[in-house]
Amino acid sequence: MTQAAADTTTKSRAIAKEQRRQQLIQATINCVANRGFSATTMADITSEAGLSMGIVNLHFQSKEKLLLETLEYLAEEYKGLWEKVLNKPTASPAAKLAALVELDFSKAVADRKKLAVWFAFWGETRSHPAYMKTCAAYDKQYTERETELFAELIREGNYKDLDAQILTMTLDALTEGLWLDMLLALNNVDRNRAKVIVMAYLHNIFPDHF
Amino acid sequence: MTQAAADTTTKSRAIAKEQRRQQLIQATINCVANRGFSATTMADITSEAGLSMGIVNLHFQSKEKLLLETLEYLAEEYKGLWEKVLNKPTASPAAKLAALVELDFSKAVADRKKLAVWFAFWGETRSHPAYMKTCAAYDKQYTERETELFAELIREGNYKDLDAQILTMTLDALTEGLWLDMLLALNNVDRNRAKVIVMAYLHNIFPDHF
Amino acid sequence: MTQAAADTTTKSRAIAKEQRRQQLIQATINCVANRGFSATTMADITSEAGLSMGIVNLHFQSKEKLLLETLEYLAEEYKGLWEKVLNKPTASPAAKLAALVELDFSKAVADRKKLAVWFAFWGETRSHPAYMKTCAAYDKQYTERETELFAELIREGNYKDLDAQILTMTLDALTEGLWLDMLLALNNVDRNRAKVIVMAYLHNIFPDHF
Amino acid sequence: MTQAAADTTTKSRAIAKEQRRQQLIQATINCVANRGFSATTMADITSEAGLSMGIVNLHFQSKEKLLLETLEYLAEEYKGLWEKVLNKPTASPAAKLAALVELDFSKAVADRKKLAVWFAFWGETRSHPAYMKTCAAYDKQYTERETELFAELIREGNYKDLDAQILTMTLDALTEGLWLDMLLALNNVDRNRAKVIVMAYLHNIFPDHF
DNA sequence: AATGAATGAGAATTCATTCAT
DNA sequence: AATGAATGAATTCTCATTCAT
Repeated sequence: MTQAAADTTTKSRAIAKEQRRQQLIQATINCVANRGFSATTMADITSEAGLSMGIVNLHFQSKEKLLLETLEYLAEEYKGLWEKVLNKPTASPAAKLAALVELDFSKAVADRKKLAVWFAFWGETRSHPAYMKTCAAYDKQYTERETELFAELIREGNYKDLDAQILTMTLDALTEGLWLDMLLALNNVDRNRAKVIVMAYLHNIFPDHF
Repeated sequence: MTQAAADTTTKSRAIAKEQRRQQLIQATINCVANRGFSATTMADITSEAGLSMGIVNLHFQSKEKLLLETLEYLAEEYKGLWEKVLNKPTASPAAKLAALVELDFSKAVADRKKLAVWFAFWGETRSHPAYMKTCAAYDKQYTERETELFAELIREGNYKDLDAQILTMTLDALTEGLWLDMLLALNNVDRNRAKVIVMAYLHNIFPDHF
Repeated sequence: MTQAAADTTTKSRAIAKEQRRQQLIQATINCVANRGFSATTMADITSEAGLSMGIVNLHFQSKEKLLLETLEYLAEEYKGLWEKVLNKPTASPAAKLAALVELDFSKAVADRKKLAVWFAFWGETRSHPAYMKTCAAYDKQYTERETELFAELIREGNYKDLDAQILTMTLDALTEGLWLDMLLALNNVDRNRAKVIVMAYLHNIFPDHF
Repeated sequence: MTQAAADTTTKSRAIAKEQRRQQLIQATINCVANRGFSATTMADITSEAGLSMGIVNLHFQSKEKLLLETLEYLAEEYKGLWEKVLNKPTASPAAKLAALVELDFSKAVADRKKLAVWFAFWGETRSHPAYMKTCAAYDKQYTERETELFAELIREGNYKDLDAQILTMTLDALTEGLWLDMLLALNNVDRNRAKVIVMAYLHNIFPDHF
């Protein structure tokens, strides 16, 4: 084989490898969503992916690592989405916050399948320090940016007696709680009602901006 | 044996039986909190309870039933607590709502061990219809009473443009989201900060009452 | 159940437990002898023992521990045999040494099945520190006693230029080498020829005693 | 391409092929020595050789054949060494026997890594007839020559009551037993002490020759 | 009612071998 | 000739459940 051909092979193999990993992560998401965390077996995952049993250990070493990388994939995906929102150069802080709310209850994010997976991981977090660490790290990045937006908005609007951090915590908790209600199909919450609730909250705090 | 003695025996046996069940449920709560849902085995539970391996099938038929009864125990326990709050005859709606917030972030409820168990169940809910049903049923009872309180408060305070159902959904979501943050140790939320956040929200909506 | 009955149960259970362990160790010896170390599976062992697959992990935690305990059993068994020989109070050192040779090539010890197991372990020793340690510990006990016998014999017989330690090493090496030849069916060695060879060696060194 | 060039290519290919085989056999020896027989995988071997996973099946068809060829390589290598010793035309039988002893405890032969591999194979011999056959065949060639030497020596020295076959068996067993002790690090045997022991034995039998 | 040894189906993981490139 | 991703049977280990005591 020529060197050029070998390089091509190496490159195409690297691509194939990454595709396999993606395939397995997607299959994991589907399985955890449908069967739950504790009932998801490697056989389920590989069969969902249409691949053979041994493949997970080839690409991820162990089930535990596949699960962790799945969580990281979800976190990274979410991060990609909110970064896109925040990087809109012209948008005002209020517009960005509104767009974040829009994102949090968009089809891509507040999809019941995906929420099921998030809550599956959160439910196991207490006993899986690695999950905890990943969640905390990604959350920190998000809330820091969010807090800056609130701070800017407070400054701009000349609001008194408002604490950007408290607002961040409140908005985040509200969002997460609504996700839980959506997952549990509680209170007839759907994506639209949830959005209304959050916007109502923001309107109450910043009547001129939302 | 006299009939009376037999009755006493029967009764004490019933008590002993109930004690065993309690013992196992408590052990289940501890194990799920410490090891997580998926890593909790019957051997863990029975050893935590200081009992023999076979005992669960004697008292609960199966692991699945023990788990479900554990969820029901938690739900029932929580219900007992909020009913006690709501049954205070003299208290105003606002006082009752404040007391509910106090309860939700009290040591008894917002204890990390217990939150871990709640979220463990919630994380498995999607794939366990029985858990879902139980959660929904208990939640319905709670939110109905809560909505009544908000409705009363709105009437009393002559508030305009407020929807008791929306308020209920908001308050509940906020509470659940804060619980999640406490579980994940996010945003430095502790019981006191959480209470402050919720009370700030209520103050914003009902400035004269909170 | 009465306390006495409970005690009986406990005791009989302890006996049963020890019996099971013995049963599994014997099955392991048979399997390693017949299939070799690397081809022996847990399924082979449990089926040879006529028991279920899960039983090994119940009694030994893991395959590795079962294997180690099997080695320890063999070492302990051999120790029991040579101790019986050495504890004959009236016998002279030469008589004891002769009896040890007799033992080493008796049906009980120089049985091809057992030799196969010994060499299987010895073959894995380099990469299993635990096996090494066990072998060394048991060997040390044996050679110390053997060296004492040779020392006594040298003193008694007033032999010059003989080193008890060298003699021990020689006799042991000779014995082990003959075992290997028996295992590999080399040189037409059988138990009797082997004994003759060893006795010839001893006769050469101590012409008046063997 | 000219016929000559083609021949050269064919020849160099044959050489390359043989080199690959050697590379893999050496890697096998290293792996078996370090990890033991049962823990050595094809992946270990190919990675130790710095080659790709599929290569063994290309050159040896199967793991089993690679293992057998490794044993044959060891046996052949040893044979080459003792033949060189025996082919010294001027040496006396006693000198040749002494040289064999020297060889058996030389760095090249009594090296712990190599002993580990020999004993690994011997430990599996009982259940691998092919290993057994190979060992027996090579051993036969060796012992025949050795027996001749002893016979010559007996004749020359006019020794009475000595059996060349018995002497061969004894010397071989002694050597093998000392190898085992070296492998197991028993009795503080090292190459020099071992040599002394064997020479002492020979001196005892043939006081005028060793 | 309680025990805990035993079961065996099912889980994760390993690894020799294959085969498209 | 060489590669290494992929396979899937085989292996170890787990664990809910059973049942004799």
